[in-house]
Amino acid sequence: MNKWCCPKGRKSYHHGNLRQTLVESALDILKEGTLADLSLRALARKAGVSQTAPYRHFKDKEALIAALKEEGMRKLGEGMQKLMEEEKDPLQRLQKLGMRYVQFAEKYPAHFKIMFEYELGDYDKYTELHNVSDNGFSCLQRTVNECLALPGARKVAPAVAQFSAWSMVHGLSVLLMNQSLIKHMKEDHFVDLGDRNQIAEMVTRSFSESLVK
Amino acid sequence: MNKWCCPKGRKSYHHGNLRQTLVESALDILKEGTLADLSLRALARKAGVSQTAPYRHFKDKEALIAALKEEGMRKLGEGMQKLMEEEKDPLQRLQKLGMRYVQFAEKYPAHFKIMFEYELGDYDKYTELHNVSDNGFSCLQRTVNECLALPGARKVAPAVAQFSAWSMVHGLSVLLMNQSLIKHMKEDHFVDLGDRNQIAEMVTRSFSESLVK
DNA sequence: ATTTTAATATTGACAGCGTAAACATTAAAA
DNA sequence: TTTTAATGTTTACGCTGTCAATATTAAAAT
Repeated sequence: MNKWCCPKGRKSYHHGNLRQTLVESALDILKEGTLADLSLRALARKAGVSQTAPYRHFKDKEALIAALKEEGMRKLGEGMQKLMEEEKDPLQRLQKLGMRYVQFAEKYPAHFKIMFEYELGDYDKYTELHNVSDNGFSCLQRTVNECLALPGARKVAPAVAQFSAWSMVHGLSVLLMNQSLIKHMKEDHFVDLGDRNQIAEMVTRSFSESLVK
Repeated sequence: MNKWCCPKGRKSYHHGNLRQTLVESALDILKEGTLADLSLRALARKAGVSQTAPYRHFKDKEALIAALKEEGMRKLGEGMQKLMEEEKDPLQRLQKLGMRYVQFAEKYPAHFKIMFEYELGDYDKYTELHNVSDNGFSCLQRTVNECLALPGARKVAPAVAQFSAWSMVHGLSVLLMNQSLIKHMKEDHFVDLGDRNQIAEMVTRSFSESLVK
């Protein structure tokens, strides 16, 4: 009585939750590959679905990428927010927030790159992405403010210190991700340039400490 | 006596200096477009040459991109090296070096992105690129060292301060380039978040000053 | 000056990509 | 039960990077 049902090897004509599957597959690819390895067609193939099926869930490739950004920002933001409760000392927390940021970049470099290096045509269109992103950033900002309120804090405009903190931690992430850039550093008796975690620890601590006397 | 000479509208069968032309056209495109707008075929068309002609000068697209990186690193490095002679005060110079870096990113964002965000498959293959890049970075490093030798300087391992400086200035460049990221900053009475130059000035100065008491 | 060779160009082809248009199937709403 | 909206499919177009085979010519060797 069935016509011959379902495109090959699927139980129903409809996939069920293609959108989520696509996002997850994409993240999967990004774990071992780069943005260049990410194609809608490849995702469709992986999901066992026709090459235009993704277009029912994403207007275009950019929309898929926006979803990946959102996913990453959410995860990064959650990690940082958890630190807001776990660590009450502002200076310590500032350092730990930085480490979270750096470690995210180290663990998911391709995902991180998409989050920060892929520019959307119209950022404002993706309001949920904007909200989610705000989460992590505001942790950083609030913590910087707390540091500046500490006795003996350096006198800097909050926005300047916030910008500095964010710049520092972002730049650090990029530099550490980039094997080749590290090669431009000269060797040093106190620092093992091969140990990225040590570098991150020292730089973030140094920044934290620079905010107070 | 001519066979019918030359592919349409060229004086000789050979182009003359196709390699340079391609690089310049590429930089041209990057002035108003992005890496996504850059295709070998488009460059070939622009140069009035067949679509495979570029392959006589670049092994593949990546090789062309490496040339673009090199061009940018050379320019950035030269600008920074000039500052080494112009400004003798280390703290002042450190700040100005940072400003150069940031301004380069602001003026040639797409080029900057290629320089730092496009990862070559095999960086070591491009030794000239490596040398040229070293120029600018070592200016930053030497200047940081001079600052640390100043009376009243903070006690930090040189490599840590160098890494911090570079991270700071690179992260700052990225953040300022990214219109959308700035939106996540809260407004501030002392800083005009719309004035990227002012932000850069304040952040770089703040960093410079943080190295000495 | 003539021949040989290496550099530089061309045409044609292939597979992969993003995505638009037209149509099919089915789950959910009326 | 019928209608409709959501979710699929097929086919097609133009773009891309790049390969193989071939042509032209400037420069080197004779």
